Amino acid sequence: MNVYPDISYIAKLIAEPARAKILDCLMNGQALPAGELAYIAQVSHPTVSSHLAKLVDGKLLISEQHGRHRYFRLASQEVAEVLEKIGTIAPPVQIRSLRQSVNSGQLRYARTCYDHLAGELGVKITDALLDRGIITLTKEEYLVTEQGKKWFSAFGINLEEAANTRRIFAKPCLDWSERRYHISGWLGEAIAVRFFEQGWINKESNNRAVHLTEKGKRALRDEFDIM
Amino acid sequence: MNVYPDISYIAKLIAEPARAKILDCLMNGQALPAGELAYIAQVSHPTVSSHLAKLVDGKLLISEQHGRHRYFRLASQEVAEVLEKIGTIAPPVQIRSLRQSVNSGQLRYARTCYDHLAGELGVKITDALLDRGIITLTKEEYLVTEQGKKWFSAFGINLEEAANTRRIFAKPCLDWSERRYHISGWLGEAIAVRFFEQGWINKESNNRAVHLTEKGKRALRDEFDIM
DNA sequence: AATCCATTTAGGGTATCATCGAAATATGAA
DNA sequence: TTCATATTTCGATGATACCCTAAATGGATT
Repeated sequence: MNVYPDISYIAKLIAEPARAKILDCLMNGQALPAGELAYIAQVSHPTVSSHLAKLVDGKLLISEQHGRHRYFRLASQEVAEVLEKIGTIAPPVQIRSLRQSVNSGQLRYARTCYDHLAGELGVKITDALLDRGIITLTKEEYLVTEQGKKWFSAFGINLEEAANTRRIFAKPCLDWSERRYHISGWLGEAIAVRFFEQGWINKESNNRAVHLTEKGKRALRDEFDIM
Repeated sequence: MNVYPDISYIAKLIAEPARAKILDCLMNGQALPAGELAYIAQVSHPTVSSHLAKLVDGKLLISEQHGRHRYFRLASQEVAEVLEKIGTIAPPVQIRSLRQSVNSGQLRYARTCYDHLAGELGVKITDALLDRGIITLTKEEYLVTEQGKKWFSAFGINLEEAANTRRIFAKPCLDWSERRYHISGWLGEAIAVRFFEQGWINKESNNRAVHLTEKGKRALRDEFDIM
């Protein structure tokens, strides 16, 4: 493995606006068929097909055939992290409509990053868990404390299931809007799933924004002291 | 600030091979004049001038006029971090010569990332400092322990000078080869400077590789238990 | 003022690649 | 088998932007 990485190859894949739109809308970890991605990226089917082939070839996306549909998703959490990281130095995109402006505010407050929560909400939850000694940060990973194990059990997350996956348990992930770390990995996903299950948050399709429900607001205040 | 980042704009700047070469050779934090960058990127002066203008416009580089020379450097540590992060998912570049292969091995072992040490050496130093309780990792930053203050003083780093800068003290930075965190920020730079001063490491120009000297090998073994 | 050197501007050639319509393939449904 | 739907391949077109040479600018030196 005595080689160094070809950064411009990856950058070129992300540089094309239609491909960037595709990657962006898959950042929440969902899988979408080619036709839908063509609609989202505002290009024809042949064009999107060519873009998707390049993204798969470059290992940014993976695809699954389901019947006559072919579903595309991000190849890994790492890809999502790279896109978020580039966002930390990217200039703001031109805002053309009120809808875009509202959406951007929502994105900053809460969004999915691959399969876990990012934005202000993601960071606040992470901080709350750290402050209460439920998790701690070591070299590369968040660990659950003894006290934390009880807490997660009460919260409805069975930590033993993590052993059945090869996935990283819980590591810090940086996002562009807060420039702070939040929990990703198996635990990050488990927390997000639990939030959805309890009806504290819900999400729109074709959009990374996550909405906090009234029930969610109360729960955050009562259980996490997050206002 | 209700806006989201235009990722493809930044990606496009990095995507062009000549620009990628320019960015890469400035990753060690040095400033180089346009003429030298033209030579490194293997393009004519007018071409490099156009590339540099785009990079400055996109806030990836900043320039300083010195006489009739104009020196270019990375705009910030954050830019270097983004480039490193992209490297974590980029495919290996085609290796054409033995020299490239040797260089790539050296890069993996030790290199500068903006102004601090990265690669295996950077990670090992960070691990050693953590293991000995000289530093600890909190939410977003490394902190020096009480015991650590004495250690750094003996090592020749005056931590009080950090207060005079607006720079972040010490935060984790990820590199592509190890996929592990190492120390960046003010402390990361101070450590690297001290290593150079003591003749433990030295560097080549036009290249991010850092060489460990015989003296350095001994020092690492004796002072850090790093073999 | 005259000259030298580093860099930038101007202009034109060229290659790459995103784009789309039309046709082909592939899968599922009737 | 036939039809409908999803996606890809093919071929042609056009725009973008990278590249260079030649000329211009601007600072330093004599």
